[in-house]
Amino acid sequence: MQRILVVDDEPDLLELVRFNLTAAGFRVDLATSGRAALAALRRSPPDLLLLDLMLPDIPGTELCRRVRSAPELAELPVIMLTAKAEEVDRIVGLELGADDYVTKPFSPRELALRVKAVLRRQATERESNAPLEHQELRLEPDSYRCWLGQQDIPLTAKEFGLLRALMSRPGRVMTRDRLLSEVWGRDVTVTSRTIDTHLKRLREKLGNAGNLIETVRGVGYRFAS
Amino acid sequence: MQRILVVDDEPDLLELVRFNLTAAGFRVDLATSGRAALAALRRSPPDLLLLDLMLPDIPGTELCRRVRSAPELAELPVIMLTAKAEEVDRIVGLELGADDYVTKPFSPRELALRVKAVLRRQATERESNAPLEHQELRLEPDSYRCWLGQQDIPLTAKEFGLLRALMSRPGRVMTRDRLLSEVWGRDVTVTSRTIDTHLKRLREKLGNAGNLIETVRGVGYRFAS
DNA sequence: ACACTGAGGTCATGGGCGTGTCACACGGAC
DNA sequence: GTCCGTGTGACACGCCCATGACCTCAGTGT
Repeated sequence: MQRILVVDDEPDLLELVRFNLTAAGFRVDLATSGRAALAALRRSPPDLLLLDLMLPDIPGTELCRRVRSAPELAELPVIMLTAKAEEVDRIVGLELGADDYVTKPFSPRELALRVKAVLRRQATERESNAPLEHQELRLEPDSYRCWLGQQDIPLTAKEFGLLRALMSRPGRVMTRDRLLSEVWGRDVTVTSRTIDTHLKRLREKLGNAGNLIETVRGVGYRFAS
Repeated sequence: MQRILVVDDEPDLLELVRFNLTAAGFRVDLATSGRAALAALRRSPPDLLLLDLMLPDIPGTELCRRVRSAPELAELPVIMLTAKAEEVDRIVGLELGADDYVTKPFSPRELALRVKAVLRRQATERESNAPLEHQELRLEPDSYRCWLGQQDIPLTAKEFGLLRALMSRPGRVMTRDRLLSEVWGRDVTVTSRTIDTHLKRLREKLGNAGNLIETVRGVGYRFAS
């Protein structure tokens, strides 16, 4: 079960949030001050931080910044609670680094939706950076490296993009259009030959493992599942 | 490129939104009234609808309801623009069926983030190409694979399309015309023999399971229910 | 019961289309 | 300049597809 730490100084609101997020299937921890929140974060980092902008001791903005600058918490999703819609720009933007915000008063349903949305988004992002492996073949999106057993396979940007697109959905057929929009970006027009050629080079470099990329005639390509 | 229809009666705001969403990689169409919006929606449905709550003729809420109740537009994602944070509950809830909302004033960056988030969410939902099964026969639209028990049956694109069309409506007769437009695409003219021949090969490959495809003389074909 | 009719099954065949492959041009990085 | 990554046109090849001819068979009328 995913854990959420809620930080606010209003007990009523805390209970409301706890009740609803619990009903939505989360485990909810509470903190009524910035100090308490920091302590809780150090003790056991939650999966998401729900943070009021106004706290008795430390400003929520400051707390958010600290979380972002702490290496072990930098990835922690943060949703800000605020009474003022005007502050939204600063909150969501890069300045503070919050992932989303909710303005008071908010509906419990909306809050739960936001929480789930942020968690879902983070899950997909995390997924997209995870190393992709299949048998001897290993692709590291972080370092842009490809390994075949112990051997380092140098790939070009397009080759890497193609392989990542294919390996990220093993067994699933990727149409040429899909590959184009995913690797080349939308509204880019290149010939169908282009994909073929890059795939040829990719298969070449992969040697035997090149067979893992199957051609589905008339449809697209598929990475062996 | 994904298209967004923006409906608002303030020209300045429209231009601001257009500029920023265009910069974010979307194609943006504009409408300044509910009537104009409805006409545009009928003419060429966009990928997302950005809708002000306050319009000169039809209330945004009403427009949103109409979109939801129209079968061909029911899946269209809608984001509402509103000046009043208080109305948020009704908007996001089931009552109206909007997918998200943005309160004015909003930052362009935030708007773009919301738009992308909603589109991403919809994309993942649409991807649910559930496998089609009947007894030993299993068809996987994602991977373009067909299984008969443990055995992998290689199908060509047309054969696969035919089988999917038939299996997706078990028990229902599919006319030749229907199969043509579904598998071959509209405005394609091929002989009636063509379908017969493909079906023959399909039945051949399926062996005993080929009997699951029944001929309904004078009408079309039907997959056993 | 019989023949007729027309829809669908079967088959062989030609060609078109999708893909693999290669060579080369282009352009940016160094 | 050279090298590398990239995109493209040309060409080959083979599968798949569409087609017409012929066959089979079910439905129908007499």
